[in-house]
Amino acid sequence: MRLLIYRFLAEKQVAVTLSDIENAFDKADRTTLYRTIKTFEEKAIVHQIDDGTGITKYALCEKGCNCEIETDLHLHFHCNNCNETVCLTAHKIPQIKVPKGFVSENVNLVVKGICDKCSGH
Amino acid sequence: MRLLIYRFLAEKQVAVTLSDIENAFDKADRTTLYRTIKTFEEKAIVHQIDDGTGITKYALCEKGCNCEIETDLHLHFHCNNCNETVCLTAHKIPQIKVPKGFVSENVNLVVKGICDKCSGH
DNA sequence: GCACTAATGCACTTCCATTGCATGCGTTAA
DNA sequence: TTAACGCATGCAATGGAAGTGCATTAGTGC
Ligand SMILES: [Mn+2]
Ligand SMILES: [Mn+2]
Ligand SMILES: [Zn+2]
Ligand SMILES: [Zn+2]
Repeated sequence: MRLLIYRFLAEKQVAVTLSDIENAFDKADRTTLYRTIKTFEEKAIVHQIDDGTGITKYALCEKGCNCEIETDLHLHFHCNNCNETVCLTAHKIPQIKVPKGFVSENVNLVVKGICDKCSGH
Repeated sequence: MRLLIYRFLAEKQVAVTLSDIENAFDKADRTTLYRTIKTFEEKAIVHQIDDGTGITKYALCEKGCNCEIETDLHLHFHCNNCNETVCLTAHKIPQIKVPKGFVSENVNLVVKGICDKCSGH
Protein backbone atom coordinates (compact mmCIF):
# COMPACT_ATOMS: atom_id res chain seq x y z
CA MET A 1 0.00 0.00 0.00
CA ARG A 2 2.75 2.41 0.93
CA LEU A 3 4.58 1.70 -2.26
CA LEU A 4 1.45 2.23 -4.31
CA ILE A 5 0.71 5.53 -2.64
CA TYR A 6 4.30 6.59 -2.99
CA ARG A 7 4.22 5.89 -6.73
CA PHE A 8 0.93 7.70 -7.06
CA LEU A 9 2.43 10.79 -5.45
CA ALA A 10 5.57 10.49 -7.52
CA GLU A 11 3.82 10.47 -10.86
CA LYS A 12 1.48 13.31 -9.92
CA GLN A 13 3.02 16.67 -10.58
CA VAL A 14 0.65 18.47 -8.24
CA ALA A 15 -0.17 18.39 -4.57
CA VAL A 16 -2.99 15.99 -3.73
CA THR A 17 -5.68 15.85 -1.12
CA LEU A 18 -6.60 12.84 0.91
CA SER A 19 -9.72 12.39 -1.16
CA ASP A 20 -7.65 12.45 -4.34
CA ILE A 21 -5.85 9.46 -2.95
CA GLU A 22 -9.13 7.90 -1.91
CA ASN A 23 -10.43 8.19 -5.44
CA ALA A 24 -7.29 6.65 -6.84
CA PHE A 25 -7.48 3.72 -4.42
CA ASP A 26 -11.15 3.13 -3.91
CA LYS A 27 -10.62 -0.43 -2.78
CA ALA A 28 -8.56 0.63 0.19
CA ASP A 29 -10.01 2.12 3.32
CA ARG A 30 -9.78 5.83 3.99
CA THR A 31 -8.10 5.20 7.31
CA THR A 32 -5.28 3.24 5.78
CA LEU A 33 -4.60 5.99 3.26
CA TYR A 34 -4.82 8.59 5.97
CA ARG A 35 -2.38 6.80 8.21
CA THR A 36 -0.02 6.08 5.37
CA ILE A 37 0.19 9.76 4.55
CA LYS A 38 0.73 10.55 8.22
CA THR A 39 3.55 8.03 8.32
CA PHE A 40 5.07 9.62 5.23
CA GLU A 41 4.77 12.98 6.90
CA GLU A 42 6.55 11.83 10.05
CA LYS A 43 9.33 10.35 8.00
CA ALA A 44 9.59 13.53 5.93
CA ILE A 45 8.68 11.75 2.73
CA VAL A 46 5.82 14.12 2.06
CA HIS A 47 5.08 17.59 3.32
CA GLN A 48 1.76 19.15 4.05
CA ILE A 49 0.56 22.16 2.14
CA ASP A 50 -2.05 24.59 3.35
CA ASP A 51 -3.02 26.49 0.25
CA GLY A 52 -5.97 28.23 1.80
CA THR A 53 -8.65 26.05 0.23
CA GLY A 54 -9.35 24.58 3.63
CA ILE A 55 -8.32 21.11 2.55
CA THR A 56 -4.79 20.05 3.35
CA LYS A 57 -2.75 18.80 0.46
CA TYR A 58 0.37 16.71 0.33
CA ALA A 59 3.32 16.49 -1.97
CA LEU A 60 6.53 14.52 -2.04
CA CYS A 61 9.50 16.20 -0.49
CA GLU A 62 12.39 16.85 -2.75
CA LYS A 63 15.63 15.01 -2.25
CA GLY A 64 17.66 16.48 0.52
CA CYS A 65 14.91 18.60 1.98
CA ASN A 66 15.09 19.13 5.70
CA CYS A 67 11.42 18.99 6.52
CA GLU A 68 12.10 17.38 9.88
CA ILE A 69 14.30 20.23 10.96
CA GLU A 70 12.98 23.24 9.15
CA THR A 71 9.88 23.77 7.09
CA ASP A 72 10.25 23.59 3.37
CA LEU A 73 11.50 26.90 2.18
CA HIS A 74 10.07 26.80 -1.29
CA LEU A 75 6.89 28.53 -2.20
CA HIS A 76 3.58 27.07 -3.31
CA PHE A 77 1.34 28.20 -6.09
CA HIS A 78 -2.39 27.70 -6.12
CA CYS A 79 -4.24 28.16 -9.39
CA ASN A 80 -7.57 29.93 -9.01
CA ASN A 81 -8.67 28.44 -12.31
CA CYS A 82 -7.90 24.71 -12.24
CA ASN A 83 -7.69 24.67 -8.45
CA GLU A 84 -4.41 22.79 -8.50
CA THR A 85 -1.52 23.47 -6.20
CA VAL A 86 2.10 22.95 -7.13
CA CYS A 87 5.39 23.14 -5.32
CA LEU A 88 7.71 25.68 -6.84
CA THR A 89 10.73 24.00 -5.39
CA ALA A 90 13.12 26.11 -7.39
CA HIS A 91 11.74 29.29 -5.86
CA LYS A 92 12.97 29.80 -2.38
CA ILE A 93 11.21 32.12 0.00
CA PRO A 94 13.03 35.41 0.47
CA GLN A 95 14.15 36.51 3.88
CA ILE A 96 11.25 38.17 5.68
CA LYS A 97 11.92 40.95 8.12
CA VAL A 98 9.91 40.83 11.35
CA PRO A 99 9.64 43.50 14.03
CA LYS A 100 11.94 43.63 17.04
CA GLY A 101 11.10 40.98 19.63
CA PHE A 102 9.63 38.59 17.10
CA VAL A 103 11.57 35.46 16.23
CA SER A 104 10.88 33.92 12.85
CA GLU A 105 11.08 30.15 12.83
CA ASN A 106 9.46 29.33 9.55
CA VAL A 107 7.43 30.85 6.79
CA ASN A 108 4.42 29.70 4.85
CA LEU A 109 4.01 31.39 1.51
CA VAL A 110 1.25 30.65 -0.96
CA VAL A 111 0.88 32.58 -4.17
CA LYS A 112 -2.50 32.45 -5.87
CA GLY A 113 -3.23 33.21 -9.46
CA ILE A 114 -3.24 31.45 -12.80
CA CYS A 115 -0.89 28.57 -13.45
CA ASP A 116 1.13 28.06 -16.60
CA LYS A 117 -1.24 25.45 -17.98
CA CYS A 118 -4.25 27.70 -17.53
CA SER A 119 -2.64 30.94 -18.68
CA GLY A 120 -1.86 29.26 -21.97
CA HIS A 121 1.79 30.17 -22.40
CA MET B 1 -24.70 43.11 18.21
CA ARG B 2 -22.60 44.40 15.35
CA LEU B 3 -21.40 47.27 17.46
CA LEU B 4 -20.49 44.94 20.31
CA ILE B 5 -18.58 42.62 18.05
CA TYR B 6 -16.87 45.53 16.38
CA ARG B 7 -15.71 46.86 19.73
CA PHE B 8 -14.57 43.42 20.77
CA LEU B 9 -12.42 43.17 17.68
CA ALA B 10 -11.15 46.69 18.13
CA GLU B 11 -9.89 46.19 21.65
CA LYS B 12 -8.31 42.85 20.86
CA GLN B 13 -4.86 43.25 19.47
CA VAL B 14 -4.82 39.81 17.91
CA ALA B 15 -6.77 37.94 15.28
CA VAL B 16 -9.72 36.03 16.68
CA THR B 17 -11.55 32.87 15.75
CA LEU B 18 -15.27 32.48 15.55
CA SER B 19 -15.21 30.50 18.78
CA ASP B 20 -13.30 33.29 20.50
CA ILE B 21 -16.23 35.51 19.68
CA GLU B 22 -18.64 32.82 20.79
CA ASN B 23 -16.93 32.66 24.15
CA ALA B 24 -17.04 36.41 24.53
CA PHE B 25 -20.74 36.55 23.69
CA ASP B 26 -22.16 33.35 25.08
CA LYS B 27 -25.66 34.73 25.23
CA ALA B 28 -25.79 35.27 21.51
CA ASP B 29 -26.29 32.51 19.02
CA ARG B 30 -23.42 31.17 16.95
CA THR B 31 -25.25 31.92 13.75
CA THR B 32 -25.64 35.58 14.56
CA LEU B 33 -21.96 35.93 15.31
CA TYR B 34 -21.07 33.97 12.22
CA ARG B 35 -23.23 36.09 9.97
CA THR B 36 -22.07 39.29 11.55
CA ILE B 37 -18.47 38.43 10.79
CA LYS B 38 -19.45 37.51 7.24
CA THR B 39 -21.16 40.86 6.86
CA PHE B 40 -18.06 42.60 8.17
CA GLU B 41 -16.02 40.65 5.69
CA GLU B 42 -18.18 41.65 2.75
CA LYS B 43 -18.00 45.26 3.78
CA ALA B 44 -14.23 45.01 4.19
CA ILE B 45 -14.39 45.83 7.88
CA VAL B 46 -12.55 42.66 8.79
CA HIS B 47 -10.31 40.39 6.81
CA GLN B 48 -9.88 36.69 7.07
CA ILE B 49 -6.56 35.17 8.07
CA ASP B 50 -5.47 31.65 7.32
CA ASP B 51 -2.53 31.12 9.62
CA GLY B 52 -2.28 27.40 9.00
CA THR B 53 -3.88 26.31 12.26
CA GLY B 54 -6.89 25.12 10.30
CA ILE B 55 -9.20 27.58 11.97
CA THR B 56 -9.89 30.81 10.16
CA LYS B 57 -9.25 33.95 12.11
CA TYR B 58 -10.45 37.48 11.63
CA ALA B 59 -9.02 40.88 12.32
CA LEU B 60 -10.11 44.43 11.72
CA CYS B 61 -8.90 45.96 8.53
CA GLU B 62 -6.77 49.00 8.86
CA LYS B 63 -8.02 52.35 7.67
CA GLY B 64 -7.72 52.72 3.95
CA CYS B 65 -7.05 49.10 3.20
CA ASN B 66 -8.32 47.87 -0.12
CA CYS B 67 -9.50 44.44 0.91
CA GLU B 68 -12.39 44.55 -1.54
CA ILE B 69 -10.08 45.09 -4.49
CA GLU B 70 -6.87 43.35 -3.55
CA THR B 71 -5.95 41.08 -0.69
CA ASP B 72 -4.29 42.68 2.26
CA LEU B 73 -0.66 43.04 1.49
CA HIS B 74 0.68 42.97 5.00
CA LEU B 75 2.07 39.86 6.57
CA HIS B 76 0.78 37.86 9.49
CA PHE B 77 2.68 36.39 12.36
CA HIS B 78 1.64 33.28 14.20
CA CYS B 79 3.24 32.54 17.56
CA ASN B 80 4.03 28.89 18.09
CA ASN B 81 4.08 29.49 21.83
CA CYS B 82 0.95 31.43 22.73
CA ASN B 83 -0.82 30.40 19.55
CA GLU B 84 -1.86 33.97 18.79
CA THR B 85 -1.84 35.53 15.38
CA VAL B 86 -1.23 39.19 14.75
CA CYS B 87 -1.36 41.46 11.75
CA LEU B 88 1.96 43.09 11.02
CA THR B 89 0.33 45.86 9.11
CA ALA B 90 3.51 47.85 8.87
CA HIS B 91 5.25 44.99 7.11
CA LYS B 92 4.22 44.68 3.53
CA ILE B 93 4.74 41.51 1.55
CA PRO B 94 7.72 41.75 -0.78
CA GLN B 95 7.31 41.15 -4.48
CA ILE B 96 7.41 37.41 -5.15
CA LYS B 97 8.86 36.14 -8.38
CA VAL B 98 6.95 33.32 -10.05
CA PRO B 99 8.05 31.18 -13.01
CA LYS B 100 7.23 32.08 -16.59
CA GLY B 101 3.61 31.36 -17.46
CA PHE B 102 2.38 31.81 -13.93
CA VAL B 103 0.34 34.87 -13.07
CA SER B 104 0.35 36.02 -9.46
CA GLU B 105 -2.92 37.50 -8.28
CA ASN B 106 -2.44 37.53 -4.56
CA VAL B 107 -0.17 36.24 -1.88
CA ASN B 108 -0.69 34.76 1.55
CA LEU B 109 2.32 35.02 3.78
CA VAL B 110 2.41 33.75 7.34
CA VAL B 111 5.53 33.83 9.44
CA LYS B 112 5.62 31.47 12.38
CA GLY B 113 7.81 31.72 15.39
CA ILE B 114 7.87 33.40 18.77
CA CYS B 115 6.05 36.66 19.30
CA ASP B 116 7.42 39.65 21.18
CA LYS B 117 5.37 38.90 24.29
CA CYS B 118 6.63 35.32 24.45
CA SER B 119 10.24 36.01 23.53
CA GLY B 120 10.45 38.36 26.48
CA HIS B 121 12.11 41.33 24.90
C1' DG C 1 -51.01 50.37 15.77
C1' DC C 2 -49.60 48.33 11.05
C1' DA C 3 -46.60 46.71 7.59
C1' DC C 4 -42.33 45.84 6.01
C1' DT C 5 -37.38 44.75 6.43
C1' DA C 6 -33.54 43.17 8.75
C1' DA C 7 -31.60 40.62 12.60
C1' DT C 8 -31.67 36.69 15.53
C1' DG C 9 -32.22 31.93 17.04
C1' DC C 10 -32.81 26.98 16.41
C1' DA C 11 -32.04 22.91 14.13
C1' DC C 12 -29.96 20.47 10.87
C1' DT C 13 -26.43 19.34 7.45
C1' DT C 14 -22.00 18.70 5.27
C1' DC C 15 -17.24 18.08 5.02
C1' DC C 16 -12.88 16.91 6.64
C1' DA C 17 -9.87 15.10 10.12
C1' DT C 18 -9.05 11.89 13.67
C1' DT C 19 -9.38 7.89 16.83
C1' DG C 20 -10.76 3.31 19.28
C1' DC C 21 -11.21 -1.10 18.62
C1' DA C 22 -11.28 -5.40 16.20
C1' DT C 23 -9.27 -8.18 12.74
C1' DG C 24 -5.84 -10.01 9.60
C1' DC C 25 -1.31 -11.17 8.17
C1' DG C 26 3.52 -12.07 8.18
C1' DT C 27 7.80 -12.88 10.79
C1' DT C 28 10.25 -14.61 14.54
C1' DA C 29 11.11 -17.50 18.48
C1' DA C 30 9.95 -21.40 21.23
C1' DT D 1 4.80 -26.61 13.66
C1' DT D 2 2.82 -23.57 16.31
C1' DA D 3 2.31 -19.67 19.47
C1' DA D 4 3.14 -15.00 20.07
C1' DC D 5 4.02 -10.59 18.66
C1' DG D 6 4.17 -6.36 15.88
C1' DC D 7 2.23 -3.93 12.52
C1' DA D 8 -1.05 -2.97 8.68
C1' DT D 9 -5.76 -2.74 7.55
C1' DG D 10 -10.75 -2.06 7.99
C1' DC D 11 -14.99 -0.50 10.20
C1' DA D 12 -17.43 2.55 12.82
C1' DA D 13 -17.86 6.37 15.41
C1' DT D 14 -16.49 10.98 16.97
C1' DG D 15 -15.37 15.87 16.92
C1' DG D 16 -14.90 20.36 15.10
C1' DA D 17 -15.72 23.89 12.06
C1' DA D 18 -18.46 25.94 8.45
C1' DG D 19 -22.61 26.73 6.33
C1' DT D 20 -27.92 26.93 5.38
C1' DG D 21 -33.31 26.78 5.64
C1' DC D 22 -36.81 28.30 8.10
C1' DA D 23 -39.39 30.33 11.83
C1' DT D 24 -39.44 34.11 15.01
C1' DT D 25 -38.49 38.53 16.76
C1' DA D 26 -37.09 43.30 16.86
C1' DG D 27 -36.92 47.61 14.89
C1' DT D 28 -38.20 51.26 11.75
C1' DG D 29 -41.03 54.28 9.11
C1' DC D 30 -45.62 55.29 8.07
MN1 LIG E 1 5.96 21.94 -1.46
MN1 LIG F 1 -4.13 41.12 8.75
ZN1 LIG G 1 -4.45 26.16 -13.41
ZN1 LIG H 1 3.34 34.35 21.65
